[in-house]
Amino acid sequence: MTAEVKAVTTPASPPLTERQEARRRRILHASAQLASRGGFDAVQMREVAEAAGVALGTLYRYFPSKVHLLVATMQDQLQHMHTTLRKRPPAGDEPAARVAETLMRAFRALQREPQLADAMVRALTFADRSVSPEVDTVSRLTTAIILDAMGLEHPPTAQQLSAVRVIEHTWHSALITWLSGRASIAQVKIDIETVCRLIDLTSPEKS
Amino acid sequence: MTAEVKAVTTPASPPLTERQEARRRRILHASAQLASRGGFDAVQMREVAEAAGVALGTLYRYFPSKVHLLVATMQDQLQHMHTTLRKRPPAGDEPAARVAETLMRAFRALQREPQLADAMVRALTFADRSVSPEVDTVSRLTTAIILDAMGLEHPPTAQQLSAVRVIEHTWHSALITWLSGRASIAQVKIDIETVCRLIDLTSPEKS
DNA sequence: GGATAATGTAGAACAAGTTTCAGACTTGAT
DNA sequence: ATCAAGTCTGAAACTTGTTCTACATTATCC
Repeated sequence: MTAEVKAVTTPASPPLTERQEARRRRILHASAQLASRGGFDAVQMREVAEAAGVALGTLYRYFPSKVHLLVATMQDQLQHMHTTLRKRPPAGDEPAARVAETLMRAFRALQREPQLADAMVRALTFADRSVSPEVDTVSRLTTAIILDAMGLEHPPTAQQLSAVRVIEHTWHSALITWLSGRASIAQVKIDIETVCRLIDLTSPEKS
Repeated sequence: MTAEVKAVTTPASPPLTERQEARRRRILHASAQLASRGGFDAVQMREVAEAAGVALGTLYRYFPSKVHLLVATMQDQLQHMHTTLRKRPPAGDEPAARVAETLMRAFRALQREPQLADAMVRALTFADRSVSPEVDTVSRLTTAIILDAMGLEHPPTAQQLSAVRVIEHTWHSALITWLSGRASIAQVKIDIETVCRLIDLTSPEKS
């Protein structure tokens, strides 16, 4: 139906045992739980460890910093969102409209858990070089969601990829302004719709 | 020659005495100095206080948090940049080209002090609600720089302001990807040029 | 099944942002 | 000049992310 998108998952360096997988899952769950309550600040490493039933040292073995943990949490949530979004593809006629619709859907999902969104997005933009690989994974995941929404017949052109990059930039930055109370939901909507026009601009001619 | 832009400065709630103004200045200078050395992490409140010859408590009276301090540092630097940029206005024919040129000039300035850029930009995006007014000031300054570069004859339309917002989003987010080593300088250039096309898209028709 | 390396635990210790407090210094009004 | 209010200092205390250590548990390999 549409262009294929390769699975975007972690490279999974050393295979984890079952108990380890379970620990990892408990940690991510605790992280998301605490984040939903009070945002970035409420995710305190000691509390995450306790809630996950794991020693502090172990938590740090799995996730070498709070930012790593929250970025991994975001990966997790994004993966969910990607599959959810795929179930009901956007309805618009134009690629730009479909992308805007998809992002607004994602935005509404974030609005339901604004504190969680806060924790994840703040971690993402605060991440330094040591978290680059993980942040990159999140970025690829986001790109995949947008490309999916475009529903291209052919592989995207370089121009289209540039447009997608800019859309991602806008998406992240607009989220931040919303989370920090400097932009309304309506304003974010406008920004997303504005940037999505770039897609039309880079579409192969059509008439 | 071009549309007027109102001065964008801090509201300056209570007027400071001379000694206080001097203290504030020493603090900002120390902050920028330390940031230039080692980025965000190198700006340690105790060190800033010592370098500025001020007690820790005083530092916190002037700037209620590290993020406040760094955002104020950014205000300061942006103000410099704004006046510098105004001296040699961009040469392009189209507004889009002029904005892109201006932003690339700013980008090159940041490249000369990448650590300082790191500290300021990380603080900016990490800022929570308590810093909103200060972040807003930075945002207005950035908007002013971009509108200046557009060199409009008339006050900007709503569409143009939307485009400027998106450009700002892209600018900030692209900077972050560059600072965290996930995007090359060339890539940032492309992103800026890509988003600047939105300006042409929103120009009143011209032929 | 036992040696051994890797992983996990509990808890102390450390680092840097932030708060607090008692006392000294400025400032502004009278 | 003096008093009151506000400001600054120095130092300690507190919080939370991060690291370290000594020991227990688990996994792996022969």
